[in-house]
Amino acid sequence: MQIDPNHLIILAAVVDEGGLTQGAAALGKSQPSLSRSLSALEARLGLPLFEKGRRPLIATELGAALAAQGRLIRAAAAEASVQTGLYAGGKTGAVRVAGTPVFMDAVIASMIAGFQQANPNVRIDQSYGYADTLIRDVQSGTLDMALCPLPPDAVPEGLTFDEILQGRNVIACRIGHPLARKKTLRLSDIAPYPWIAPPTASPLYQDLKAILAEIEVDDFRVSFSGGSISAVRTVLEGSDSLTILPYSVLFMMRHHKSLTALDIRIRHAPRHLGILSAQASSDRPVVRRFQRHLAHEFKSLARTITHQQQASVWGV
Amino acid sequence: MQIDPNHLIILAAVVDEGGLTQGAAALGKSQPSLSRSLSALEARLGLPLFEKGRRPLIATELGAALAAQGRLIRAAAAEASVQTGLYAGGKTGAVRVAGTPVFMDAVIASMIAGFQQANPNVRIDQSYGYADTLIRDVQSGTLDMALCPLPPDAVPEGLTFDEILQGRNVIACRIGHPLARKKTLRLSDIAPYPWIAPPTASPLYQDLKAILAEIEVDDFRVSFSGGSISAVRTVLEGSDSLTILPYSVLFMMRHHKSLTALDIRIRHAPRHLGILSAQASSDRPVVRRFQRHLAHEFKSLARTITHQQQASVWGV
DNA sequence: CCTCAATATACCTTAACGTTATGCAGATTG
DNA sequence: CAATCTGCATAACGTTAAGGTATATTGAGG
Repeated sequence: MQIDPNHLIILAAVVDEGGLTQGAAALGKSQPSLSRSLSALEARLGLPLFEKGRRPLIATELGAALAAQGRLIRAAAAEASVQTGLYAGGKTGAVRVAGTPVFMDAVIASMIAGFQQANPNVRIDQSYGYADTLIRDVQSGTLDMALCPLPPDAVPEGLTFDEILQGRNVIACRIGHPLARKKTLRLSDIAPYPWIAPPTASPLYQDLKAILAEIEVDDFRVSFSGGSISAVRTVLEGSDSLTILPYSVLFMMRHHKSLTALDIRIRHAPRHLGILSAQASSDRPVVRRFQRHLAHEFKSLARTITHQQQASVWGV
Repeated sequence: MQIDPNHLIILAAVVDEGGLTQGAAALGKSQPSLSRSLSALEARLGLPLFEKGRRPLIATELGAALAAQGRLIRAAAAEASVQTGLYAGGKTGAVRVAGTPVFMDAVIASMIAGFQQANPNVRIDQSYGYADTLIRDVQSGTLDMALCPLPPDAVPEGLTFDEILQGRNVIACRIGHPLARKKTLRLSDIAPYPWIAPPTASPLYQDLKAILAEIEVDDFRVSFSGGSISAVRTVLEGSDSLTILPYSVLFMMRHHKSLTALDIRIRHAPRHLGILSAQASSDRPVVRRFQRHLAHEFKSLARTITHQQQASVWGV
């Protein structure tokens, strides 16, 4: 016996509202429409849904039972509408985002926290990676967006790269480091100190090699490698090691007052931190929404950085 | 956003079956039909339900979310069909039945038990009453059926009375009763013994009065009154009291071997035990089914009674 | 008995559904 | 890499069913 869900919805409305007229009003239809629909349903079932010859139109046992199912259907349809609304508004769904480890942990994580506070039904699937794999995954659709530094001319075809910060790296050390006090620094001054090495695949590693080549040190001493930003920070704080970090990462840790940057400008190819995404990815409301959130957060971060630099309170 | 439940059902089928073609087969429709329905839904929502340009037709997050609702709707519609089937087959619903107390307890209760064993989803709402109130309640639709003795000419207009047993009453006593041994009994023999009186409203009470009038006893001694069949039986078993009971009630208690009937024929107006029901009540499948069950049970009960009487194993 | 309110019916219009035939594109295989 | 195959989308057309307005009908209550 095939039953049209719409008929069950109508039945539920009529039973719940207590009459054809009220039910019609509740559903935004006309009374004769409901009358006919229910008659059709009764005819199809071959069984009465309402007691006959009763004016307040009282449901039979069967009518009541089917009305219960109609209520479920109505609720499901309403829930579907709600889900659609949330989805369209970017309030639900999943975002797959990746980026360079240090940057994700030190900068993006807190932005994700803020987003999730406002959007508890959005799931963020985060992972780590470097430029080449990130590009590949964004292109293949495995990732919705990636956060990484990229040279301006290295943006692959078909991808969008929204710049969010200058990709400047600095040499970081603990605040009490011998070099931190010196006003004028030469590259050769840093030669004696051991290094915390970034992962080989990281662009930071290239920058580190460039620095050391500049001061003509071939076999630099690596005291620690392979750790996340948390481990790096701990080691940095407890030793005279140096490392190379994105300026923004160091900036985000300013409140701990434990690390600082040496006053040495590192030369490297010009690049920006940015959000890499497929051009067609904007059809996912959540993704767009999260991307806007990040862009907004970075804009205010950039403002804060500029302000701080002008105030010279926390100094590079 | 108004969403057609049928579209959600289609969506669920396509997602679950893994394609338009399979989904169409599952729903018994054609593939183009589903294609168009889903296109219409996407257009209405303004959001894609499936990843575009994908051959195995994979659902988007929204598509999956709405498919879940579609599954609920499909389940509810299926449940409605099941309910309808059960209802039409008389396997579910409620039956409101009433009858004279002694008869309901001693005879009908075990028949109800058998019915419920086979039809656990049918609810039996039983109550007690005598002819006049039973007739009124059946006529008003408060009762679906009533079981009581009725003279053939007393069947009210608009009601059906299906006879199921002869309405013969007998004088009952314990097996060890002094009168039970006597082969030939006269009405005057019973005069000395105290009576257990049926409720005044009961037809049994009239019969009792008739008997006593026949033996010209005006003020008979009532030792007990107002009890249910259970209480009456207990008192009867433990004393030399007499009472008047429908023969069928006594018959149902034959296995206890504690009560018997005196060999005296009570004269009363001819009447039958029967099922009283409104003529229009047959539109309730459960009622019809239960009524058939009772009729069947009584037919076999009548056979058993006849058989027993011929065998003279248990005497009247 | 009469009136009122609520439901059923009549009739019409329109939109949605279903089917067949066919075009098109992603996948697969050699 | 090309050819083919499978599966989805589109078109055209007929049918069904839903919705609306106007109106008849029928219980319920005074």
